[in-house]
Amino acid sequence: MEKELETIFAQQKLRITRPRREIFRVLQQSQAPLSASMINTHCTTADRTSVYRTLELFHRLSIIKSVQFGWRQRYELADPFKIHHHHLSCTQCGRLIDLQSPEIENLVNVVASQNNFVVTDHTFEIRGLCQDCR
Amino acid sequence: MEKELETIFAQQKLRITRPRREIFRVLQQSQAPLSASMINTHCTTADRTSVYRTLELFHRLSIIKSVQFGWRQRYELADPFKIHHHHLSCTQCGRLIDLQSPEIENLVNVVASQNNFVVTDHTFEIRGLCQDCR
DNA sequence: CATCTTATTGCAACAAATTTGCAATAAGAA
DNA sequence: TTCTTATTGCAAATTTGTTGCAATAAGATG
Ligand SMILES: [Mn+2]
Ligand SMILES: [Mn+2]
Ligand SMILES: [Zn+2]
Ligand SMILES: [Zn+2]
Repeated sequence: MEKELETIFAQQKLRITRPRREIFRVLQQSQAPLSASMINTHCTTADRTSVYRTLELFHRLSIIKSVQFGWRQRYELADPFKIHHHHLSCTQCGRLIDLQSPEIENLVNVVASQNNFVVTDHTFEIRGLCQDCR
Repeated sequence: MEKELETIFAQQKLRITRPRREIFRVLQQSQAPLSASMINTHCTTADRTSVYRTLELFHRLSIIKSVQFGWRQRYELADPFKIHHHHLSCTQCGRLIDLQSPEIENLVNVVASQNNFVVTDHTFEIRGLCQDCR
């Protein structure tokens, strides 16, 4: 995956720097999606400003995607860097269950082509109460 | 719908006030989801603080739901006040296409029960390029 | 309609989150 | 190693969201 990063950056004038590496690693090592400030505290070298700038860059390059986490926004690695999946999220205890569903992926394509849309990304999330909290 | 609001508020000590009415109307008249600050600027009387407080209240009462819009968070009326739907959103021109899909609704229930989840809410969004921008 | 209770508001003051300008730094090409 | 310039860190400015509290006004009551 480190190699993939290089490939993406190599093409046009983008540089693989220390902050970018660190932020990527933080995201990579995390199970759950992280907020900007969580990423910031997990970074020992990268500056707060760099976190924001890097997140925006990563998002533009589709390296990460933002997911709605409760009332706020969090980030996690996107498709090429993590197996594509969606979330069931418990609004009570915060528990996150990863979900893979061919049906959804299929539906995305069907719906998109029906609307003459070129898909670059999609989100699907179920919120509710988990087994333990119901 | 104004009547529905009353019904909800009447039950327990909640009052229908000017700011609340205004914010509800702003949301109601908007095609696309709005951010807190957009709502704020659309309100002539309601104060910024009231916007936040009302948004939280409305959310607690399931009058609105928050949707992921591009990079940030926005709000729109929820099911009883607007027909349940999802979005195809063009990352180029910002165009939003409403989508209703029985398949998705069905899938939500199937997946949830498979995971012993009680669904309270769900989101589905397709991002990409619209007909005009592709 | 006048009165009374108290939920709700606006405002000012805070606190947190995000953005911006710019000189110093360091990728990475040559 | 040298050179170009993308990127960083830092400080300052904005923007966004929160909190305490006295003033206001729903709406219940008579
Ligand atoms: Mn996940
Ligand atoms: Mn819509
Ligand atoms: Zn739970
Ligand atoms: Zn478009």
